[in-house]
Amino acid sequence: MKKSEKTKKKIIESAIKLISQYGYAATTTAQIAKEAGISEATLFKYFKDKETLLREVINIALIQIINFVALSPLKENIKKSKDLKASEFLRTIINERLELLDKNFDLLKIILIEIQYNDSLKKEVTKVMVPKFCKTKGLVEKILMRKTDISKSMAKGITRLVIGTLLTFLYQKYILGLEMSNEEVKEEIENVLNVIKKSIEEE
Amino acid sequence: MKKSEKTKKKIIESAIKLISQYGYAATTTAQIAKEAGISEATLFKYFKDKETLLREVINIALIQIINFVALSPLKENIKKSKDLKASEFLRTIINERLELLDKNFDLLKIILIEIQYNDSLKKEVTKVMVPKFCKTKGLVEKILMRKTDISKSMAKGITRLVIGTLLTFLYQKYILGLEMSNEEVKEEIENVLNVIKKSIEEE
Amino acid sequence: MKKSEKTKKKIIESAIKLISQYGYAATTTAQIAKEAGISEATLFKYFKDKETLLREVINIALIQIINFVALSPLKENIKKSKDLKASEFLRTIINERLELLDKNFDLLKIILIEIQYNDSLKKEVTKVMVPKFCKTKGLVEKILMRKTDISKSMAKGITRLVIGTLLTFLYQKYILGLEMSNEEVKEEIENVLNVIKKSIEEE
Amino acid sequence: MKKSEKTKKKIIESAIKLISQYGYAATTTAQIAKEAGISEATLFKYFKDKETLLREVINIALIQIINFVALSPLKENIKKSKDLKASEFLRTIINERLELLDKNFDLLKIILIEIQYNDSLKKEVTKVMVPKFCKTKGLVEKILMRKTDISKSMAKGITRLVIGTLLTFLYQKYILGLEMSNEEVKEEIENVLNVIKKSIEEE
DNA sequence: GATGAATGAGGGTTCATTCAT
DNA sequence: TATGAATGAACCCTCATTCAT
Repeated sequence: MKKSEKTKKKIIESAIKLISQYGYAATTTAQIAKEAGISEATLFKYFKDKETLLREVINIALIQIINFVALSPLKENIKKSKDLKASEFLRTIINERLELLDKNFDLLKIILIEIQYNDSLKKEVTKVMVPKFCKTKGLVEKILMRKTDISKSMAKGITRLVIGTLLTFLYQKYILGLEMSNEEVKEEIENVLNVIKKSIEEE
Repeated sequence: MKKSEKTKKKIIESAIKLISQYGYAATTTAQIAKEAGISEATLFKYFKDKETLLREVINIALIQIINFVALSPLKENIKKSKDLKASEFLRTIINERLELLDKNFDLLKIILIEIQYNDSLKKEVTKVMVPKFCKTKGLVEKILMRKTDISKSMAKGITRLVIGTLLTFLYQKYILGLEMSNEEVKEEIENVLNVIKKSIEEE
Repeated sequence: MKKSEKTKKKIIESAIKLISQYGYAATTTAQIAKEAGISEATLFKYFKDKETLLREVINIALIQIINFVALSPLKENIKKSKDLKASEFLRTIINERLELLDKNFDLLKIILIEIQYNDSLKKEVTKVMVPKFCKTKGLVEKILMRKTDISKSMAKGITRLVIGTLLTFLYQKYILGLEMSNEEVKEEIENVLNVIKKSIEEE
Repeated sequence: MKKSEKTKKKIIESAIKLISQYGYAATTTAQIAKEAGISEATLFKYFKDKETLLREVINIALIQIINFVALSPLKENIKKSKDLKASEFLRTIINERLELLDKNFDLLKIILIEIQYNDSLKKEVTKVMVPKFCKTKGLVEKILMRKTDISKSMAKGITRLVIGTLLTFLYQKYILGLEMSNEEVKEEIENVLNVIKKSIEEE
């Protein structure tokens, strides 16, 4: 990697770290430059203003999240999951999604919070994320229907419940900061899966 | 109401409006004062600094949310719901909760975002909210078990699914800004309830 | 004393206390009002502005200092000192002056410092104090010459040395905050008086 | 000298000028910046806050005063004064000290006034100045005893009188603003020296 | 006569941004 | 290219002062 690319990467990493910690408005360009080990003047050579840096961060976040959180691994799942029961398929999805959220939470946090305060950002983000998200959602629904003989609306309901479950864990851990042991998380997931299993008469 | 009380109320209302719109760090005391129709000097007569104003807002938000969102109306529900089927009870809960979230979203948004950036605030908020929340959750579980003959862990799973569903709607509408028609919301809720109904063999 | 006079007195006392402690510029009208147990609005009913209050304080300080520090007790001394030796006369003067400085230091401090920053004040103060001071000085010189047979210029030298001695103690104690025990002070005074005694061949 | 050093020096000089003229509390950072020909923002790049700037000024003042006022030139005096009579030695000291006070009065004034209002500053200053001062005082006493055959306590008395004399001139000229002609000053010094000469039977 | 309530003007301080080197 | 140096604009906050009650 060229030196200038390295510097740019360093700036973005620093920005991600600090913005996710303090929020965009409360993070200063001085802090970011210091964290990146460069001068403020240099920072502005790479990004014409603070807003541009934010957008770059958001872009990277979007790419990261879309590629890694939403889609790619799902494809793997689908192949691997050919012989799985529906509930096992969902368990795999939930667990993997949780793991991915874990690894990318800084980025996700920045996106979710900063789009609140920046309408053009919000439009951009939703324009990109929502279709990807819906596509993934549709895929899960289709697989569910293939694995069971439930109706479309049931499949939609279950998918929504899975999303809700993921969101709930996200909130508990990252927003409220409530730590749960792996055991507890597992138990809660099983509770949820039990409900779903019952509903699809899997057992 | 005394004049000074009116002024204080006006300041707090303005703060809530602007902070929920722009975030605490990006909201200036000048903006708040202007919105409240007073001078900045007056604002600082009422609140010794910006941080104190935020805490007052958070306090009010906590009281509001705890009293109105979490508990009170639930009690009403329980009385009224004596003869309701489990699924009908859950539908009522979901709808009322959604309505309450709707009415109090500004405050909720401020709490959820600002505790990210202020540890002492986070501790304060979680110390107050989490127990109340768990209590409510436990209540719902108990009622569910009374109305059906499901196990404790099933009840827990269902309750969690309900919470997840609420969170998902919250996210879609307020965080992502995806407007849904009432029809769509109703349909989605029915999908979810159908899954749950199946799981408790209600029909 | 009428209530309004009492209030005025209370304000001035509070002002003296606070201004001598923090300086005029750093003392706020809010502090003074609080210390006096009244509202700021009331303070401005008694003194049209902060500067006016300072001038009143200075006036009072001048009167107090001139009457009590500079002249009055000196007259007592002179009567009482008819039969004292010159050195004993000087010792009495030094001791009494030190005591008076002790009791009035707050006021003196305000005068000495604040005239630095306010030319019209300085003119006023010097116009009043300097003549009084010179008169007292002349008086001491005359008495010295009466009690000994030294020349005018010697008398002037001795008086100046006495003033210098007082100033030195003033500085040590109040400006530099160096506490000395009574013993030490006495010893130092005796050292000084010994020099003077030698010079007038008193022994 | 580097540009940044120049700027820093300019700021400090401006601060000294203005603080000695108006006092610390009444001097604004805007004034200092303007006097230094820079923006306020630049001032705060060099000194993290107003208080820090004051301390730097005080530090410089302490160094200046200790090196140039208290000690260094005294050593020169001592060498040069080997063959001087005691009174001539004292005259030299007084005159040189007066000259040095003259050149450094701004700094001295700031120290003497501002330590009144800042306890930690007072401690710092007295901790540094007092020992140096006492050392110098002791030196003068020793020289006096070498040049004459007076007792220790006489030497102490004379030294104290010299200090008092300096203080008196300091007060008259700088605090009260009473200008004296060189003639008058000389005469007054001679008066004082005459008293001392008599006391040590120099003539 | 006293005060609760309000504020314009200004204070110290920080910020994103620029530019000469 | 990278940065040392600088800054206008804005921020949070305080102050002496006013005025209706």
